[in-house]
Amino acid sequence: MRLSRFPLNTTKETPSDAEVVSHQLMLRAGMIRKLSAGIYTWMPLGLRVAKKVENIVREEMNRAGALELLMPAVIPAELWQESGRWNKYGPELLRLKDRHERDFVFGPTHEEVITDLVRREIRSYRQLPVNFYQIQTKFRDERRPRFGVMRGREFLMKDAYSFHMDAADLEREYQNMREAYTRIFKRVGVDFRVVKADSGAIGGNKSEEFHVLANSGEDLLAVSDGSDYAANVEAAETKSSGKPRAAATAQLEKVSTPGQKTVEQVSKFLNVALTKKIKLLVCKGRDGGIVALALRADHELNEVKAAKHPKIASPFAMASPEEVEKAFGCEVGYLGPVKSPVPVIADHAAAEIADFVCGANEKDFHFRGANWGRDCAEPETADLRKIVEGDPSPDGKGNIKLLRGIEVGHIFQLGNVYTAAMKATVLDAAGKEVVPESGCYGIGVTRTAAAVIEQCHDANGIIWPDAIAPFRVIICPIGADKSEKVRSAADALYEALLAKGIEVAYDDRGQRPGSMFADADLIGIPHRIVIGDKSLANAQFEYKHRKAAAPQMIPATAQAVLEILSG
RNA sequence: CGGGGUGUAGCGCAGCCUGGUAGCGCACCUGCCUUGGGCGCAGGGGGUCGCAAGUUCGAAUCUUGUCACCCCGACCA
Repeated sequence: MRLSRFPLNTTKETPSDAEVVSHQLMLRAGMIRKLSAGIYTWMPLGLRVAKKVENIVREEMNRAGALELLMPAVIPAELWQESGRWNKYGPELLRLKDRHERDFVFGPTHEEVITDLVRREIRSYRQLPVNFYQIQTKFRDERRPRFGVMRGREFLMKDAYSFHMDAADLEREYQNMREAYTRIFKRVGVDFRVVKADSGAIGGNKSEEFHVLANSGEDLLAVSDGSDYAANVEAAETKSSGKPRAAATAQLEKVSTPGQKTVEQVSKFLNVALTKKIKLLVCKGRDGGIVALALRADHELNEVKAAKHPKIASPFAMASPEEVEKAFGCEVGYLGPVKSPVPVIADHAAAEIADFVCGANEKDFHFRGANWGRDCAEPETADLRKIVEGDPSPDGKGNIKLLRGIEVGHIFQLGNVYTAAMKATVLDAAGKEVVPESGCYGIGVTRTAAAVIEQCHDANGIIWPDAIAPFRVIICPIGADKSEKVRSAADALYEALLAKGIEVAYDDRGQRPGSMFADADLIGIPHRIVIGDKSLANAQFEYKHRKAAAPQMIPATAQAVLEILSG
């Protein structure tokens, strides 16, 4: 591509509304342009990258035996009403009306459509298993779109859905997809982790996420330093230590703590470590009442895990201050498990401490020396807290470290949730109707492009891995309008690389060297060939990899360039 | 959805407090010059100051409303 014919539109200045580096660099490099909140045009430069990712995904999905199809983006509401998600999905679902006032949605995901298709098309166990996928624009009306295309409302997604006669075959395909995803992200060229994920309220049984590691990631990952255990913090279990609780040594003592409401205030006021204090959080119960959750004061509640407890409302919701006052006769800040008027569920770690400090359920008073079993009932225990750095790994091997990641893929065993709800059945070998098992597998194509930038950039701009670079190599001729030698050498190299099918950018815009180099670095072309009179005099080109500190001289032949690109 | 902020040329900003000819840098166009890390000089084009109402002789500036966008939070994949 001759850059004189290609709109680069790079800028030196960073747009003021771009927060994260990938968003800033994508705007500065002219890859994307914003049309509205979370809605972007992909410029020719950016689209080349998105297409590269898309093609890697397509090749690996095909190789894994999945079949590409394309479903409608606009879906009749009836299907969503049938699955129950018309009401459940909430405002993130973009709802539309046609000219007859009929309801439609712009698909944020396609379980309904594929399940409808399968129940019409797949009649026999002989037609299973199948795995259909599509690469398509999705729309999710995020409450707060941000970070450019990393969390846009409109985005490109690969979504795949598989159907099976039994759970074992679903498990086989799930592993098949796990391997395909691993190949995909390896080929893209990023550092990533596969982590256990929350299987969510839909009731699936197994789920893992693929995360690109980056400090700007929105997700926290718990990774063991002693094994391959890795989980999204949302999903990471914590266990009881298994050791018996220390015996009570202190007497229960009510102490005045005027105005001391937060755990930090109380712990400072009474000079007691946070690890020896119990905090009580009050939330809505599944039966419509309220429930108290006891946690060690230095721990944080994991709402996702809490919502799975049979006594706790799902989705999780804190009780209102009015409900708390009514039940406890006391405001938040002085609550404790001693004489709690509502059932108490204690996190494992909270249940293991003795002689603890807690609220006295009376304004301006706390207890010292409180003990489970003596001063209050032995609580029901559960896994309620967020895992923290240094916790033992749930698999018993090593300790937990926390990393940040950007979720770019998610694989999921759905079971028969949708197939059952939408009555998709097939006949088995005995002629009996059975409900197939299904799995779904997603990759955020456009998000992946942005996530790569978060991981691969420096002060000068993007550093694309070869596999998804918009161009693999850029030719920068110096003084081409003056030197016929430079111009003809650059022309010849460009034609030679093109002939070999190399994606090459030829900077024939007549810019000064500084501008050319700055642009080449900003848009992140991995390989750069500089051609000038000085080096041509020695029959040499200058080669520099985007990551290299200094250039090197190579023979002034297309062959030499091709050797570098292949090796 | 709650809280905060910002809307002035394609981008980044000043002007607003204290009403009186709409500015700067980058980008863009023309010419000359220059050519190894975003050259220099000269000239030029481009803005109903988000929108609407109000106050005023006069509004980018003051008032009210409205819309959009951004940030923090909650929520979600």
